Amino acid sequence: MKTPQDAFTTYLSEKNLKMTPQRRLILDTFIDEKQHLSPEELYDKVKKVDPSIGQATVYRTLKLLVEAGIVESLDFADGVSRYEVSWGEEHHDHLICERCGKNIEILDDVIEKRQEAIAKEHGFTLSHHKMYLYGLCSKCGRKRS
Amino acid sequence: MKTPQDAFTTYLSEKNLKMTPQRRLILDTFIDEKQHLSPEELYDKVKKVDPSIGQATVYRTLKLLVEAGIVESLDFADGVSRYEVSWGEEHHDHLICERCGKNIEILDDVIEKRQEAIAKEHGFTLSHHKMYLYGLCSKCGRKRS
DNA sequence: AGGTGGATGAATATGCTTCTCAATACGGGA
DNA sequence: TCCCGTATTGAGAAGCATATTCATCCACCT
Repeated sequence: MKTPQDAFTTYLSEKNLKMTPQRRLILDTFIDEKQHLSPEELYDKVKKVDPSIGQATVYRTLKLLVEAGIVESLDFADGVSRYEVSWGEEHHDHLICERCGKNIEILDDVIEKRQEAIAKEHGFTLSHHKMYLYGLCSKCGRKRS
Repeated sequence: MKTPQDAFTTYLSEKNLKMTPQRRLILDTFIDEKQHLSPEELYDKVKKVDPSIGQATVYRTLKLLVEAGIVESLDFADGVSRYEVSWGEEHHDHLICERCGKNIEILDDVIEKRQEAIAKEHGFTLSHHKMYLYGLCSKCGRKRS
């Protein structure tokens, strides 16, 4: 399996774009974090290594990483945009606590298969999907609202 | 079944808020459209009836309608925020063509049941969920990219 | 090594959404 | 029905995240 870094380099050269120290640093930093990061969080971490880097470069690189299929954007419905490294990771969806923000990654074969079947019924070729389950976790559920 | 308008009035009075001509007009306009609307589209339509209405009022009312459970926000991943009237409507998810924007409403019992089961396994009480399937519709799939 | 088109950082712009504030109007109570 | 307190409104300004501009820089092919 190609590493995300290799995949990114390949993607860039296919598009006649260039691998640069900044792009490399941004991807490496993201991978090290293994977390859901907002563009600003990522920018902060990257800046600790190379303070000269610009916000714009982080946004531009994030966009490229999404296009390259290495990173994907998330929507936790809390108004903050987030990304996670998806390359080489098994696909998963999210179960989110609306009170405390707790976030559980889930994967369910039954659902995945039904999604494919539904798409097929409508003549669609599925490229990806997003599923978010929102509710209260056991701890928060116990407390009164 | 209460109409959305009644439900809104009830919600407002519970919260010690007031029903106003603007709020009524915004909701009525939204219901007439029976479509996925962005705040701006809704604003444009409302303005045709009452040109004196302000954008802020549309945003404020939309927020109230979501809180009241009459309208829900959608995320078609195209950078535009949209809403749809959900009161009195059966819940559904969306199958979206990434090329032409075609949007099919879907509903699948198998998936809905699995979602509940998964939440339960993790001790969660589900309040709602979002599921979006992205891909190419039959027409767009035939054409080359 | 040299040339060229892409990449960068800083500042600025953009676009959507929210806030501020003074003026207005709803709606419960007399 | 009129009053009054409080929520609401419209307009403009502010915020915030993201995108763009532009002059300079540099990665990569030959």
